[in-house]
Amino acid sequence: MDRRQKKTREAIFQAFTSLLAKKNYNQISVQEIIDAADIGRTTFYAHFETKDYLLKDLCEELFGHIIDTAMGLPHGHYHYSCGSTTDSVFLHLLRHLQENDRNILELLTSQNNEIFIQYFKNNLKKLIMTQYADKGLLQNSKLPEDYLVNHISSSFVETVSFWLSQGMKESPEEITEYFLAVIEPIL
Amino acid sequence: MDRRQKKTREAIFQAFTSLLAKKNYNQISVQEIIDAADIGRTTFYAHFETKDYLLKDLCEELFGHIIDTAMGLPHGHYHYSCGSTTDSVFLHLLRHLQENDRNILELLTSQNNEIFIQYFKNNLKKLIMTQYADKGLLQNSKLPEDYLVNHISSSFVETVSFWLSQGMKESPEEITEYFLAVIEPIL
DNA sequence: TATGTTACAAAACATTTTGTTCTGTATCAT
DNA sequence: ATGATACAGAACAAAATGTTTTGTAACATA
Repeated sequence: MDRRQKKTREAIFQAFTSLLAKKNYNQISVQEIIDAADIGRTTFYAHFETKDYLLKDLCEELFGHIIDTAMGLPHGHYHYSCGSTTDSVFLHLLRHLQENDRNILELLTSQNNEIFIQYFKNNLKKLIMTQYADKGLLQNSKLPEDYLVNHISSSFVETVSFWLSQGMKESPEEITEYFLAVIEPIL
Repeated sequence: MDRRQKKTREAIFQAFTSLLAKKNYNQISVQEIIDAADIGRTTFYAHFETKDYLLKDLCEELFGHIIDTAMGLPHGHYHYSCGSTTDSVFLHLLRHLQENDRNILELLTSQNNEIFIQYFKNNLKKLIMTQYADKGLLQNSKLPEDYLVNHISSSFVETVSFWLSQGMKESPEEITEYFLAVIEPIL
């Protein structure tokens, strides 16, 4: 991609992110983003059709990246009762979040975090499907597979949300155990 | 409340609801709501400061009502393993939703349903606290109580969301069992 | 290094949206 | 019957949206 495009795209993302840390999505105007990113009006519209598409692109890049790196991991499925959570993909995700790559934490703790939570969850579903569903691990239950995939995904995202709302005082290992404690018993 | 106020408020809610069934929240302008409700511009702003407050008021009335009637119910906590789900508050909630009071289903199945899901969940937390937390039913677990309250609430709301996305082909009883199957084992 | 291409800035523009203010009228409770 | 209140309608300023045009700087490639 053209170096200039990349720079403005990044400037817009950065401006948008820092605005989102301050105020609600609906209260942010395209003009404010343009001013904060210090770009021309035409440039913004050359990159994004609307503010909604900007949000969509940002989230897909952000959560898509996190999930994709997690999918690339050598993963085994470790049972809670074994006591070993060190190799869980979920633990890896929590550690990745802790690094606050691209200020993702600012978004997930913003006033409007439901929007991002939603994107997070939808991307996570793909991961869950490769981790559980594709291996037939969800077929023992009497519950529909897509119901379980959704349940696991949303439960993890809610767990992350809980963690952040508490100021991340627990360790990733503890949080992983919280999560596995509500998921493992039903599998 | 004044009869006139009630009528316009209802007209606005109705117009807003039917618009939400057609397009995204962000793409609906106040002007469209005014036109659809067939009221004066001043009237709208006399009732609601912004579109966001309109959303907030609508949701609180809608979900607040559903939850409040459920809270007024004589409730016992029936264990899944007993096989009896007929008296569950959750079953009552599902039946209430099925009646489609005030077109709530249109909102919960709209493109933007995440917004309403969010309000639904937050109102549901109050109910969960009276159903479980206040009775000390969540203290046996090693998990924090507020973590569990959130987990149960979001799990139920996600269950409802799943139900609606599938076209509500399952019975409220079946859906209640789905839900209890993922919740009861962890209590 | 020269060249055609692409991304950008700046300004101007029409249009829409927002939120307020005013005046007059109909409806309300009493 | 009367005073209070909710409403409609119009007019308004300000801001936001989305597009068009023109000129310039950065780019990739030969």
